Order: sequence, then C-alpha cells, then structure tokens
Amino acid sequence: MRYSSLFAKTSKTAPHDADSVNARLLVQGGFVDRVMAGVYTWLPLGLRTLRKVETIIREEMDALGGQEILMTALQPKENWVQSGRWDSVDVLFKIPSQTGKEYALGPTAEDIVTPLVKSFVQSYKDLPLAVYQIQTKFRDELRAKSGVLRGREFLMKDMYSFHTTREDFEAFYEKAKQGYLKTFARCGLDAKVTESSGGSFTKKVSHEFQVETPAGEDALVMCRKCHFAQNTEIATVKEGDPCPSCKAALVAAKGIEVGNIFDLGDRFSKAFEFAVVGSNGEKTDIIMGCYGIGVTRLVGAIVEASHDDKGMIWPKTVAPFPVHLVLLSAKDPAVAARVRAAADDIDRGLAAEGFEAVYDDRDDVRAGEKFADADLIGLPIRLVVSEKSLAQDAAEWKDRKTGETRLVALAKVVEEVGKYMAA
RNA sequence: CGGGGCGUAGCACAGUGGUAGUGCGCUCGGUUCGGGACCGAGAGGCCGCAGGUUCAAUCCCUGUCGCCCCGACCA
Repeated sequence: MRYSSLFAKTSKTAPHDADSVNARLLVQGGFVDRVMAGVYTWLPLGLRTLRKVETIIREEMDALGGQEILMTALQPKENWVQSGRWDSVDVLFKIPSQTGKEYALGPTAEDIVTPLVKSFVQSYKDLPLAVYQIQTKFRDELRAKSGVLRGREFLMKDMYSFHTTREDFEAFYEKAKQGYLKTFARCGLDAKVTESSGGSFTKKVSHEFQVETPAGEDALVMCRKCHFAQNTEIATVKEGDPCPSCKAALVAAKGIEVGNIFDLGDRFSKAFEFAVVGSNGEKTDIIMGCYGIGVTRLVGAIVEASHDDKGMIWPKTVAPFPVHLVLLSAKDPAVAARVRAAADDIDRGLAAEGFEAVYDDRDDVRAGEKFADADLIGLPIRLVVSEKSLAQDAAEWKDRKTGETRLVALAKVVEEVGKYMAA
C-alpha cells in the first residue's frame, strides 16, 4: 500500500476532544474516525488490524469446536419479552417501526440463539454444541467513553454453548477459559483471569479477562508474582492481603475487561422452553454458557497497553502491515532514481511473499515527517531506503518496539522480514 | 441521568458589541532534503443552532443540540 494513495492520512495534531490514549492515537494515526460519541468508522489501517484480531479469535473459537454463524442485529421484541428482558435491560436500544411495531437492536444474542438452537436440536445426541458470531452490537450506554473502549456500537464475538450435564459444561467452560488466554496472548496481551460477579445475568461467579492499564475502568486486586487477580466488585481480598495462591502481597490495579465467560445455567433454556430427549428417553434440561470478547475494545486495549509518546507499537500478530517502508529521495536525479528503484524492489519483493508494506513513496516530504508518521502508525519494522543506505547496498531496519537499528543487505531484506514474522 | 468544561477555516487554537485572525494542512511557484524546513502567492468561515437585548451580536442573556471529563449505571 503506497502511503501516497492510502485513504485517511495521519494528523500532526491530536484531536482536541480525545483524552484517552487509544482515541487520540487511533484518530491521529488515521485508524478510526469518530462519527458520534461512542460510534466509530474503521478506516483502512484500523480495519486491517480489526480483521487480524478477528482472524485470531476465529481460529481459537474454531479450535474450541465453535461453529461460526451470523445472527441478526435487528431482533424481534417478542424474544426479549419471552426472556423477561425487554423491560429489565436498560441498555437495550428499542426501535419503533412506522407500523407501530417495535424491535430491539441486539446488545447480545441469547434471545436469538436459544430459540435458534432449539429449532434444530431435539436429542441429547446433538449436544454438546457451541456456536459463535462476530457481529456488531448496540448498547444504549448512558455515557460512552474512552474512545473505542466503551461504545454504543461495537464489534463483539459472542459464543454460546449448550450441554445436557453440568460436568460437560464445566469441562467446556475450562477449555474456553484456556482458549481465551491463548487468544489474548496471540494478540500480544497479557490478560489475567479474574473472578467477578455475573451481574443480573447469573448468580454464579463468572470470569473476566482483564488487561492491566491505567486507562482501565475496572478496579482489580492482583498478584504480580503469579496469575491471581480479582475484580474488587466481589471483594473477598483487598490490597495488601497475601495472595491466596502464592502469599505475595496483593496490589491494586486498573484493568480493561476484554472478555468474559458466564455460566448461564438454565436461565435462557427455561425461558424458551428448550429441553431435549435424554438417553433415558426423558426430557433433559439444557445448561448454557456464554463467552464474549469485545473485538473493537480489544484493539483499543492493545493501543493502551502498547504505545509510547511517539505513537502506537503494534504487536506483529495484529499490526495492519508488518513493514513501514520509507523512501528517502536524493538530490542527484540519477541517484534518486536508483534509490526509488531499490525501494520499489523491496515493496514488490515483500508483497510477493505476502508481507505487504506501507510504502511511503512520497517525493516531496522530508525524512523527519516520514519518520514521525512511521512512529505514529507503529508498524513493527521500519525499513529506510536512502542514498546513504544504498551506498552500502542495504536498507536500514529499525525495530519499532526496541528502537534498535541495523543495516540489512538489499538482497536479504525480504528473507529477514520473513524470519522476523515467523519467529 | 446529576455535576463541570468546551463548540470560531480540514485540524489545533487566538480574538473583539461595529460583518474575523494565527499555526499546521491544502493549491501554485521557488529554495531545501536522515527526525514534523523555508520564501512568495492563493483557496478556504451562517464564529454549532434558535430566540432575546441592542442602531449593530461571533462576542451579552435564554434555550437547544453536540463533544469531552467526573459521578451514577454497565448482561
């Protein structure tokens, strides 16, 4: 992707009304555009990262045995009435039709998925089963805030599992918990599992996945020596207490909740009268679980967790592109042509191996501005091709995260990028 | 939804009761060329919107809409 033709450029100045790091950097870097409070358009750079995160989530949900579907965002009022949630869920957007009929804009999908699965599953032999979707969700938040961390419209992965025995459910729940940790790790995040209340959803304990950052909304008590962490809303331990698992002193921290898993019990299967025929020929109750990941929020959390004063620092697994290729032109037209040819070569060579670069081929822009843009956009590798580097038949390689630079022979650049990305 | 702050050029901001400015960005010309250079010439504004006060309102008053922050809320 040539920077000169990339839609949506970086901005030298930060938006005046963006306080949170993710809002400022994502907007300034041309990753998102705010349409209204809590509602964002995803631009080419941002969308590529969003898609990479989605792909990781898909792979991990598939690995858990989940099957992807896509349910409706526009949902019938009757389903919400039947589950008893039409009047009790205050963030539910209720949409009036010109016919006088009302609809819900889905904040989640238990009310759709339960009757859906019910219509296809009559026997215990069809279970267990897990289906998931990655879909836009709507929540009528009283106060949208913190950029993409709490929006009124956002992308969420929601998976629902169906079981005939509690043992089977619990085994899957534990497997899902591990799958979640792997998902976040692949996105470059060190997420902690915390116990928390299940809200009005369920009386049972649920688990949240928290990424520690000062921008977080949730107050946690956690251990820095082991993996113990707890949301203060259930408050069985407090700051300074010994860690229940390793005895180290617990500390207070702020976290962003990037995922959660719930034991739904029979809350929805009962509401939708969903039971199956068991092996004994009798009706058997269904136990459900639900498993959410805020996809757009996750992108924001990555920015909060990985940036510096110059810009974003994308983990290579989710970076929109692996390489930011910077062409620095030369005075002498003949030299300039050779430098450009060398940079063009690298651009083509990388693309041929599946490592598409952002190629800053602009002719009339000075080095400093190009470097500032590269730092802001935060791709893992910056490659500079200039008269200086060409004199050594090389490109300058700079690691965005460590700041380390080295020269890489032109002939080896593509191979080195391949090695780096595979490592 | 309660409290606070802010709405002026694409962006960031000054400013004044007498119909508007700076920086960046943009267009054209020239000089520059490894960390956001410089010179010259341009384009670009219903001063958020609606009322009110006034000879005159971008400015003062009221309302309203929007944005951000704190709080409450958050499956």
